This record gives sequence, structure tokens and C-alpha cells, in this order.
Amino acid sequence: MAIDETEIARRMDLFAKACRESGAKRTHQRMEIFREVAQSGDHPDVETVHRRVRKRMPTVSLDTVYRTLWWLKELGLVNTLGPPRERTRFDANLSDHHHFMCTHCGVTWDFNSDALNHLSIAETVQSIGSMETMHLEVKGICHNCTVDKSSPT
Amino acid sequence: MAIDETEIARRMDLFAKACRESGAKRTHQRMEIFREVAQSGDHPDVETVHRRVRKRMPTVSLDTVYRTLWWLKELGLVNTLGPPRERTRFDANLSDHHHFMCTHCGVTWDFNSDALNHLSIAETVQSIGSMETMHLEVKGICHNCTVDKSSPT
DNA sequence: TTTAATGCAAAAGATTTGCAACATG
DNA sequence: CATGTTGCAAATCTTTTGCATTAAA
Repeated sequence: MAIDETEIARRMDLFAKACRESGAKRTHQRMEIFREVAQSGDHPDVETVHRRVRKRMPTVSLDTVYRTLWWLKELGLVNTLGPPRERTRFDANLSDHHHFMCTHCGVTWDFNSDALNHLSIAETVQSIGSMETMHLEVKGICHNCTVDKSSPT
Repeated sequence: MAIDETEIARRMDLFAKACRESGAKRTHQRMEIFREVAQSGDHPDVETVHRRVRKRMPTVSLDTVYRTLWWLKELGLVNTLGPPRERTRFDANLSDHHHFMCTHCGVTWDFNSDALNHLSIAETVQSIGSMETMHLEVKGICHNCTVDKSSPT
């Protein structure tokens, strides 16, 4: 699950470039925090990143890790798993379905895809484990938002 | 986005059945909380459910809504969007990829699927809006867990 | 030297828990 | 009536913020 050295180097280059282009300072903390995520294959949460970075840089504070990770996400250098800065939401629709989430107004719409259901994803992932469920999350701009740029309630 | 009356009734029946079979009490609060999720097409979060249920039942407390929603999830009557009871996690892998999450040990593995990438999901969702990104989340049991039932670190 | 970024501590926000009162089966 | 469930209030846990200090460019 460790990332290849060449790939880590490539990611660090991307980071340097993004700092230069955005005019942000390349501080020790930011480098170590990004390096930690860049070399982890295991999608760590904020606290895990903090714990690991502290081994090399014992004074780094938790709030800097929070600030830095969200800043990296803004720069497009990292992505988040799950809904970023959103609470868990509940759904009583138990049928097979997928979600389209509007990045503008936040509304989530259900949709179905026979084509996807017929794809044998179970076979694709059989080297990892046995599949129980699958769920496609699509992000984009919904028509309510493209048409009149106002958010529905 | 409102759910069809027949479908709501069907869901309320499922609820009644699950209570009977699990020996749980069918209290007013539980009925109203489940009804609220069952009739909402918009995937509300805990606080939204609480706010809406309070209109009909002003004394219901927020902690009951929390307890009830997670209990409904345990019974399999509702699902959660996003990582249930988990914090946001970060990923520096910017290439197109998908995730397999082990429901036993919690580890998330990356995988690719050309077949999925070649599916024209953008067309499937064009009646909803314009797609920007898509991400498949597969859940199941990974081999580390099926083989020896111990969780890797 | 100028400005942005950090660390600290406190605040704010979200979620959970213990327990007495209450409602359901 | 016995037991599981609720509401309240407090506790806990997570995340954010204000501000003086520090470090990059």
C-alpha cells in the first residue's frame, strides 16, 4: 500500500509548482503534511496525519493540519473521501440507485443505471475482496443551477 | 422530489414488520422519525430530520433523532450517504480511480475500471445536470479479513 | 522588511451518555 | 407490570477562530 518513490517525487513537484503559482509560502509544516498524504496509500483522516507528521515534526499543531489539508484540497492537490465538510445524511430508498450531487446548491438526486448495474464490478475487484454493495457518486451542476444560478430549497 | 404515497405506505409497512421481528417498541417518536425520512426524497441530515419532525411533534429531542436514525440503519431500513460515523479522509491520488472499502477492517483500497470509465454516465445523468466527476464506492470484505478474520493495521 | 502562516488557547459545534420519568407491549 | 425508550442536561469529542509570535520570500 506504500506509494512508489518516483510517484511521491512527482507529487512533491506538483506541490512545489502549486505553491509557486498561487504565491503561497512553502513552509516546513505544509511540506511535511503534504508529504505525509502523498506517501500514504491508506487515505488517512486529519488526526492520523497529525499523529504521523508529529513523529518527524513534534511541534506541529492539530489546527495547522486541519487548515493545511483543506487548503491542499482547494489547490486541488488532494481529494476527500466522503462528503467534504458535510454531516452524514440518511436515505430510506433501499432500491439499487446512485447519486448525483450538485456542487453548486448541494442537492442530491437519485438516478439508476442499468449499464452500470450490468457491469461486473464484482469481478473487477475480486483480487481485493468480495463485493457486497456498490454506489456511484456523480458530481456536477444540476439544471436548476445552470439555468438561473439560484439554489432551490 | 416527493415520494409517491404508495411507496411511503410500503416503507411504513417494512418499518412495522422490522419492529415486530426485532421486538422493538413502535413508539410515536420512531414512527415519526422514520416517516420523515421515508417521505423525503432529499437525503436529510440528523438536524434536518429533527427540525421537520418537531413541526408535528414539538417535544422530540435531538438525541432521540440521533439514536433512532442509527438504529434504523442497523435494522437496514435506511442507508447513509457518505462515511457512516467516520471522519473525512484525504487522498493525494489524483488519477481516475475508485474505492473498495472493507466493511470488516475499514481499510480502503484503490482500484481502476476501464469498463466503468467508458460507460457514458454523463449521458445517463444529462436530464439531471452536467457531470463533472464520478466515483464508485464498493463495499465488501477484503481478502485479509476473509482469510484469517483479523484486521490489518 | 513585509506579509502570510503557525501555535496556542479558547470558542463553537456536533455527537454521545447517564439517569430518572414515562410509554409500550 | 416489566422493560425498553425518551428527554434532559452534562460530558465528550471534533473542528474552527482570534490573536500574538514567527518564518518565508
